[in-house]
Amino acid sequence: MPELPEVETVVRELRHLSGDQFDSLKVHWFKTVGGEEKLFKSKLLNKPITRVFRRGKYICFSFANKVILTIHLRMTGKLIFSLSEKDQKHCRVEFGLKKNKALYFVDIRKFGRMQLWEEDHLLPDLGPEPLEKDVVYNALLEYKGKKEIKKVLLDQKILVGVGNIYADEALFQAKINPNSKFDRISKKRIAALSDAIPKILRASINNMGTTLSDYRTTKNIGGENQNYLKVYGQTGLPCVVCDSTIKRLIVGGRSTHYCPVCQKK
DNA sequence: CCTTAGTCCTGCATGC
DNA sequence: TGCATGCAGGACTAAG
Repeated sequence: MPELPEVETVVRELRHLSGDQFDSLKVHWFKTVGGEEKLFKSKLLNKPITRVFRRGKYICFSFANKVILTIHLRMTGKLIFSLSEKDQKHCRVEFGLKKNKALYFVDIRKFGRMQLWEEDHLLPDLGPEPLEKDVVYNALLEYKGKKEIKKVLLDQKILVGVGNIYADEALFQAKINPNSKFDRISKKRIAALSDAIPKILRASINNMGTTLSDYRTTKNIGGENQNYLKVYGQTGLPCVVCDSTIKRLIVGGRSTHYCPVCQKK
């Protein structure tokens, strides 16, 4: 499932579209564009793309008319420049480009969403970016609730970009039990977590993201970071630190992986 | 204000 | 083999 490192990888591969423009738009699944096909066409077609960037887990295209298109890949979405026969079946939206090959949005589970925004009101409810240790630390200290730490990390209003995989990996690195209530965790541990999050995300960006099933870059290839996961999806395997067996539990309805010895409450 | 449950979706793994 | 069931989950909405 695409989280910050996966979206960042995709965005880096899309930056060259800056200066180009969409000259056609075909919508094959209306919900992907919130049923707004006509509006999308009127706002986007033949408008120069000025910038491609990322905000949290959203891919953002800025246009010369001050409109921003956001694309959220959710679980199985991908953006690719050529369609295999198998992908064709799941193609939800296609963008014709004036200077480049067409861009296809392929999404098996149809959870992915595109939205239009005015430049000055983009994604107002998102928390800060988590790539700097100090920013993460301050964002976490600002949270005054008592939820389980795993839920806090998944809350995009507190901090953006962290999803199920990197939440588990960061909590392992910081030796924090995913079920620990936020207000019961020491400042020292929160500092360790603030250190772990940017490091883990940056390492994954360097590995082109984590491919467990569906995530692909625009070249339709997987990332490599799945080879470096220490707890996510490692249930039943030995902990790389203490050799205990990695366990799985549910926190906030999400599958959660941890070492019961390294991450005691 | 809070937390929890339900919703959207399809492919794949599992069990009988 | 075939069919039914359940699970995966990010963000949003509704209910309590």
